[in-house]
Amino acid sequence: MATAASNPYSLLGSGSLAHADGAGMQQGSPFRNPQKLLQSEYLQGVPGNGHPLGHHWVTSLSDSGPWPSALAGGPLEQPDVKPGREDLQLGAIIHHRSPHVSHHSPHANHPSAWGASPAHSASLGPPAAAAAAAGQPLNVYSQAGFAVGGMLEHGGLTPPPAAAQGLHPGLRGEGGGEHGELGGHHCQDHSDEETPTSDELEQFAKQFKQRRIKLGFTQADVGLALGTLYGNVFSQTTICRFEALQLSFKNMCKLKPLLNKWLEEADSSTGSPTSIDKIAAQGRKRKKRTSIEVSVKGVLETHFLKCPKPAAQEISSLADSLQLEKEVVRVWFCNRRQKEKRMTPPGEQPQHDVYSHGVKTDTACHDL
DNA sequence: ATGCATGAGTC
DNA sequence: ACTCATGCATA
Repeated sequence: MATAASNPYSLLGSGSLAHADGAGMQQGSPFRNPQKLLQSEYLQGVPGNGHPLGHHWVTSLSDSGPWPSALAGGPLEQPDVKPGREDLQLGAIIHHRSPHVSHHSPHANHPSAWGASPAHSASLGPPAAAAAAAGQPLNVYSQAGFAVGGMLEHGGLTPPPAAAQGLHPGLRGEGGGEHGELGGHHCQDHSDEETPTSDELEQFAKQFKQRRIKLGFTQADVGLALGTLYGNVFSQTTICRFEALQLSFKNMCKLKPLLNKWLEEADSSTGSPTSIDKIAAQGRKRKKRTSIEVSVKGVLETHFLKCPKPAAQEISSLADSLQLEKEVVRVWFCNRRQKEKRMTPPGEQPQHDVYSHGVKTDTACHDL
């Protein structure tokens, strides 16, 4: 019990144990048997160096429209065992020699573009679920016709020895059909970075993964390639989440163009030997990942169902009773909420509607 | 593939 | 202090 609760940045931590998920939200690993984690120090090997990351492109998207709660967050099952295919994982910070960001979206950001009420999160009373739950959040029929005028002279791709040229279907976005815009926007501008429908994104993601694999690239490869190509590095995690549609709608829309370009680059450049120069400099004392025990997770989950947005004091008491840091509990709730907003893979939807309590959840729920 | 974490931007 | 985008570390 109790991981490094007292010392977040300590060099030594008590051996945590019994970490088995499956509280009702995730169980991706078939081998979720309790096994202790060794808490070794996580020195990144960086002496007196702690410069923050210097890469973060400007995100102009100010949309704040999450996915309808109706189809957000939930237990997804993927009992596949695939423990073997990850090697290049170095927290390297690449410095793109291109000081300019390749972001040129004039607008393309409209809240409630897909049939959701502008009310974001649970700040407001009327949850978006009510309106969105009606059906598919079909919106503008963006034709998603994204094509690069030309390819770059250099390819940041480094095709592994398994690169194969697969035929490209060429289809990617098909019209969503109708568009239900409640806000009365005029976002039917079909240019490059449009607001695709959820269906389009879903298909694109699927196709992307398919081709990526066919070309012999890993998710990590793509992430790095995006960095060297356009100056925006992404981790395997992000690529993975994109393919699995586990990002927010807005985020998906933002990444799609990039990945689309990469796809074209990848399959057009049969083998462009490009040097991927990147400096491996990492200096960030990241807190060791806290393993929350199943039992504790169960408690948190229960609380979450009752009150997704507990007050600070409530978090404190909860953290106290669970013998966890307040920060850990706070973060847990944040992540839990965020999970609810993700695009849930088609198939299963959670039944519990946390936002349908018909009341504001921002205020304290109750007991302390 | 996903849990816990960080940080920028907001409210 | 929350949301949101993103990723390290881990199962």
